[in-house]
Amino acid sequence: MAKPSAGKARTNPNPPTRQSLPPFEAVRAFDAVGRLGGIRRAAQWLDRDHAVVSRHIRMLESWLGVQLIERKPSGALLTDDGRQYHAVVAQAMDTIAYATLDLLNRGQHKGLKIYCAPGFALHWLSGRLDAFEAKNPDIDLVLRPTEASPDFASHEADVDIRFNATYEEPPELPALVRSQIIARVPIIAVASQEYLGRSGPIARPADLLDHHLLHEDAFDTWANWLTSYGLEHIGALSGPRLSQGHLTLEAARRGRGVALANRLAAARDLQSGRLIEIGKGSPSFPHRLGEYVLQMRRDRWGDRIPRRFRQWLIRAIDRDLPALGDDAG
Amino acid sequence: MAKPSAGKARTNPNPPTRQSLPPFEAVRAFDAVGRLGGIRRAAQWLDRDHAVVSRHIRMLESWLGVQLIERKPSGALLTDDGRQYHAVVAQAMDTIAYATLDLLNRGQHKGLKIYCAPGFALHWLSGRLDAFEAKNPDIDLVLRPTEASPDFASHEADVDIRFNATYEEPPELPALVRSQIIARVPIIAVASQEYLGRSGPIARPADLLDHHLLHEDAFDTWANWLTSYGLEHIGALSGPRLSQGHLTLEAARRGRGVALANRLAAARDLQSGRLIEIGKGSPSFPHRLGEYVLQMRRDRWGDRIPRRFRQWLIRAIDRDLPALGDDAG
DNA sequence: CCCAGGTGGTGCTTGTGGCGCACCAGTGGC
DNA sequence: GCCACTGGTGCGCCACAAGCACCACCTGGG
Repeated sequence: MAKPSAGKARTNPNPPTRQSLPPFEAVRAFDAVGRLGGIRRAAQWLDRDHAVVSRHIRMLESWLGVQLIERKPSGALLTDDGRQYHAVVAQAMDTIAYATLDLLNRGQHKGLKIYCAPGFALHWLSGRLDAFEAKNPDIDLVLRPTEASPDFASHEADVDIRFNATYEEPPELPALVRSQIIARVPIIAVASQEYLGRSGPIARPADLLDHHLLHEDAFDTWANWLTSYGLEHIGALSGPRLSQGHLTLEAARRGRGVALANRLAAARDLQSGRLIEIGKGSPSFPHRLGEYVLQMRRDRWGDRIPRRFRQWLIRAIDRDLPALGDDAG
Repeated sequence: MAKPSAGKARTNPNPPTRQSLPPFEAVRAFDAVGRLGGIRRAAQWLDRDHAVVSRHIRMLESWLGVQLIERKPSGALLTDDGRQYHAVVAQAMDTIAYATLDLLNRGQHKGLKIYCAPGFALHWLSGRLDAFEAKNPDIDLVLRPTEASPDFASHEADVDIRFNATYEEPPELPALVRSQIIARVPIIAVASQEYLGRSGPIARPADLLDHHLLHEDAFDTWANWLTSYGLEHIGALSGPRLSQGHLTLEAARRGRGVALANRLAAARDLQSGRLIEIGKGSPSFPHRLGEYVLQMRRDRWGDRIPRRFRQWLIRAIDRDLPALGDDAG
C-alpha cells in the first residue's frame, strides 16, 4: 500500500475509482435540469444554449448506461434512477459551491475598478453595465471615465479600456500589462444635415481642408486621419479645440462643423439622423479603422472577476457589432 | 420568486450562485494534489502530464484569489485555506464518485466484446490489452480474432477492428455502424534475407511478377497491390494460398517467397532482421497505405466503456506509431 | 380547425480550453 | 559536482463545448 502521504489528510485515504467520474459539464447540466424540471429552463439558468444542455444530458445517460430523465412535451421529469442520483449530486455540488463561496470571500477580490475612455463609457458601457451588475451581484463595480490609463503597478485600476486608431503608432505597453482587442470600429467624419446643406461639397478627403474641423484636445487627430488618406503637407489646421470627443459631437450636432468620431460613439446620432456620415460608401472614403483595447495586469488576467467581465464584455459587444460594422445599414 | 417547479425536488430549492463554481478540471486536479501531496504524483494518478496539473492548480488559485498549496522542492503542501477547502471538495467528489459507481452497476454494461482482424490481435492488441485491463478492472473484456465483422444488429460484438487497403474499394458500412480510422500503416512486400540473396533482383514492382508470391486467402491482395503501382493485365497469379496473414509471414521468414504485409504486423520481424522490406526508401516503391478502422454501433458510440477503450486504443497506438511510420529508422 | 408558443432533438461550424511535449530553474542527497 | 527529484512555461494540436438554425412534436386557445 502506498504511503498515505503528506498533510495528515482527513479525507478517505483509499479513494474510489476517481478516474471514473462522469464528464463534469454534463453533471452540472443534469443538476440544473433536475432542479428546474426542463432542459430549456436549465439552459437559461446556466446561460447556455438549450442544445448544449440537451446533448450533455444524453451524453451523461449514454455514459452511465442509465436513463435519467423522461422527456415530456411539458418538460423533463426525473426517472427513479435520475431522482436518486440527482439528490446526491445536487447535494455535493451545493457543498462545493458553498465552500467555494467561503473561499472567495476570504480572498477579498470583490471589487472591479474599470478605467475607460470617456467616449466608450458615455456611449456604450454605462448603458449596458447594469446588465453585468445584475448577473454578478457579488461584484462591487466602479466605472471611471478617464483621459489617461491608470497606473497598473500601483493597482490604480483593475481594467482599462482605450481606443486606438490603427493608422497611428500604437502606444507602448508596460511589460506587466496584457491587452486584448475587443472591437474594431470605423473612424468617420460626421456633420449635421443642416451644415452639409449650406457648406461646400465633400467628394474627397482633401475637400475637408476647406471646412470647419472640430478638434478634440490637439490637432493631431484630424491631421493623422487626413494623412492616412494620402494627404501630405497639411499645414497648420485650425478650428475650435473642444478637449473631449463628446463635445465635438455636440458641436457637430449644432452645425458648427465636421467632427471626427468612431462609429460606436456616433451610433445614436447617426441612427436618429442628427449626424450624417461623410463619404459613406464612397470609394474615395475607404474606412479607417480604430480598435477598442482592454488592458489589465498580466498576472491578474486569469482572476475570476476580471475574467467574468471580459467574457461578458466581448459577448455583449459581439451582439452589438453587426449594427456598427454594417456598411449598408 | 419562481415556482419551485416539477418533481418535488428534495434538494435545496434556493440554490447558491451555482454559476460561480470553479472550472471542474482544476478542482479535480486540486483534489488529487491534496490527496497525494505533489503535482507530479497527482498527474500520474490522473494519467495526465504534470504540466496540466500545474496549470490547473495555478488557474484555480488565480480564480479563487487564494493560495491553495505551497510549492516545495519536496512536493506540494496544502496551505491552511487549501486544507480546509480540500476536505470539503474531496468529500463531495467521493460522494459523487460513489453515487456514480452505484448507477454504473445498475446499468449492467460491464462487458466489452472486441472482434478484431487476426493480424492485429496477434501482432499488436493481445500484447497490450493487459495494460487496459489493469487500468479498468471493472470491465469484462473479451477479445476474439475473426475473419469477418460481427453482426452489430444482433449485438454479436461491441467493437470491431478491421484493416483496409486505401487503394481498394472500402467495404460498405451498415447505417447503424460508425467507424473511425485508428492507424495508417504502409503495406509492404517482405522476404527473408536468405531468399533475397538467392533470387533475382527487385528494383521495380514489376520485377515481383517473376517471384514466388505468398498469398492469403485469395490472389486479389497481391493483384490489387501490384495494380496500384500501375501494372496492368497482371494475368493469373500463382503461388501458395495460406489463408491467413501470419502464415504468409511465417512462410516468408522461412525463405519460401515474398509476402505482403502491413508494417505493424511485420514490425517485430523487420526489427529483428528476420524479414527485409523490399524497395524500402526507393522511389520506385512509394508507400501504399492501409488503415486500421474501429467500428461499432453508432448509438453506442458515446457509451462509457467503448469510449474508454477507444481513448486508450488511439493513445496506445499513437505511442507506437513513430516506430511504424518512420521511413529512416 | 389550425396556428402560436411551448417542449426536446440535431447537423453544421466555430472557438476555446485541455492536453502533451520539450525544455527550464531550483533544491537536496550522495 | 553530479544527478535525480521537484514545479513552471512557451508552443502547437485537437477534441469537445458551445452557438446557431432548423426540425418534429404536443397542447391549448381563438
